[in-house]
Amino acid sequence: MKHTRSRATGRTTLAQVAALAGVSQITASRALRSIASVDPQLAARVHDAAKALEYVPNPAARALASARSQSILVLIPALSNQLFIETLEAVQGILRPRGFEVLIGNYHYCQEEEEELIRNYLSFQPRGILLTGFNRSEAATQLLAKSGVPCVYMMELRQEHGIVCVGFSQEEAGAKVADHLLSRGRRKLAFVGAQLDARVLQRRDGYQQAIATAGFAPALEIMTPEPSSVELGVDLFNRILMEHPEIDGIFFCNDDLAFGASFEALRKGVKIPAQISVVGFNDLPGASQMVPRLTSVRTPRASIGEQAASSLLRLLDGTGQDTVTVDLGFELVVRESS
Amino acid sequence: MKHTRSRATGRTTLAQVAALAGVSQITASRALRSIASVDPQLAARVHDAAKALEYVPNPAARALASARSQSILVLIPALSNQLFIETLEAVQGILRPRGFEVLIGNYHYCQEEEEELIRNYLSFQPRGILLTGFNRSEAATQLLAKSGVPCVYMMELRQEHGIVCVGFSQEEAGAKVADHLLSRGRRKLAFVGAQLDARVLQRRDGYQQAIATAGFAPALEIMTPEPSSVELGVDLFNRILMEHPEIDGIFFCNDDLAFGASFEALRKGVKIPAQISVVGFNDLPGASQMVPRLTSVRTPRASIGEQAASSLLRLLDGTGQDTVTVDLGFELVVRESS
DNA sequence: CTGAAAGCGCTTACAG
DNA sequence: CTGAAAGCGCTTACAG
Repeated sequence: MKHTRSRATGRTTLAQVAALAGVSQITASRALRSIASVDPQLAARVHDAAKALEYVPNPAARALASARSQSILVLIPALSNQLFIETLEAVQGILRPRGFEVLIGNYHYCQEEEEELIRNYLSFQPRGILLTGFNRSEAATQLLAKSGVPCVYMMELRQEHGIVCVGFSQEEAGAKVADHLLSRGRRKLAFVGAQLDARVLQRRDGYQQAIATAGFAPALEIMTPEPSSVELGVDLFNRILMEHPEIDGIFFCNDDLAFGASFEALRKGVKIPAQISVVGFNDLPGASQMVPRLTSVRTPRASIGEQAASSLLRLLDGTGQDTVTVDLGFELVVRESS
Repeated sequence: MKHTRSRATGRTTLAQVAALAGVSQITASRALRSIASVDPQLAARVHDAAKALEYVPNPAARALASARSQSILVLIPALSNQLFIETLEAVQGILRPRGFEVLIGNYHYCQEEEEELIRNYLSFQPRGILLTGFNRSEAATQLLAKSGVPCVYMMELRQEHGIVCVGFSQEEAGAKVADHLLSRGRRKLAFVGAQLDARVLQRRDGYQQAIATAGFAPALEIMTPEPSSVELGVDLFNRILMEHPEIDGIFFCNDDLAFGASFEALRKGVKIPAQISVVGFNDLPGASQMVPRLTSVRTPRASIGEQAASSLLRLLDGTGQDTVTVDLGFELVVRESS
């Protein structure tokens, strides 16, 4: 074998497929991308050849030549919250069958990390980006805008020109919980917020406003930047019992906190809801089996993922509007704990 | 401006960086990749130029030219189990700082899907692959072997030439649980397995063997391919109460099943551990707060992710051995439920 | 509808 | 240690 400067990888290339099909490389390219202008007979020959040679396109070459990839970036604040896993799964369920590669960027509720991820992944020339909420660094926002990559925002709603978002009103959800607790005759209400991301604050705002509208005042607010967890719920519940024994209703910003409170209540002999009503948020797996069964707000995270992905797809193929607000609502699921 | 056939993207390119630094493109390339052969002075000029121009390398061009990417694929069976999330986070914690892009492939405990993911992602020419366990389709195994991409296996152990794996002995863990239940005087033992992936079966085998070795026999085995969940735990626990009231100890293959059992026991007034001992597996978040606090096996999933990623890195830079078995062990955490 | 040529932005393989 | 040339495997931009 003659020594050459060849750097070929050994993989079948488009050129080989074209040769076997007896067409030019560019016709093979068009046929495989299902571009209409190719004669059906030729296209069929190309497809046969590709199959016979087990041809797999080289995404790097494709990306380099076309200056666009087949990947879509999804930016989520955490993987540790089941909530976002379900959103992610729904997103992948829509995008993968359509041939897109889903890149997952978990920024651990950290703006700097989100910015870094955006900077990094933008170099991959993603076709689109799915983002969580609107709260990010100025630099990140600029990067996104400058890139021109289509974006869809998940979880929160914002009616603004050029914004496509899919979610529900976190404020209304918070208000609904407040109204529910008040309707149960609870008047000494506590709000317990952890992580303190934008959505928790929005829920808190809606909750506070509803209490005010009803002519009452919140009794207690515990806000901690620590991540939400069962353990934290135990601690904060104990703190309330010790320091604020008058509290008769608690709205936990996430179910896992409420789970911890429920466990501790069982241990301490505190009766839920007789003594204290407890409401969680997100209706995570297990909430309905808790003792007592937990009242919570069921959030449409899977639908949000689906619809956000679909909206992005429409943006990409030009059939979508560039300003859309999809409100998927939420549902207060009243169980035994309130 | 003269009309050209230019297809440039507008991004700064290596050529521009090289021009500004006053060196050739290839020298700029070497400098940025920290290849030693470049004169430190020139290298510094290149880095300055890159910074000044905000140069970001084009991964597609790089991948095309070098026939290798900077991405590493991680294949996990589920995202819905907190276990794998922690492994994933640990993997990313090692690989991202080293400049690798982590591609996540979730195959939903489905061999066909895993095979499809491997086929797809192989076209991206990943530098390495992190896999979960050894149980996969023949075609998937072939694809991996043919590709020549370095692989590291997580979770299970197998001493075999050419295999690098990081995990713990699932059999030993199962045996440990059996011995523990027996040491508590339990003689009517039930094993409850869900999902029925390879690791669950290995735990079951170890557990059965330990019981036999101790001179006893298992009383009941419930095996269901359904995914593990709190709800399923409730149902299966009820089934045991109804159909096998003699059972005095249960080993649930995953904590969430044990969570469900604990809730149902509280509801039914079944005393754990007085009437039935309950042991879970994985020591998931919340296990220590359960009522009663759940005895479980703490698995080193984060360390597994870390060490697997590090082993892969060593394989890539040539400093690793191609046959390694890293046993990270496990810990039986005895709490109130047994 | 089809194709020859050029080009995407890098790195490899040589040569000096 | 440095560089000119070629090439990676595709798609774009033209032209017919």
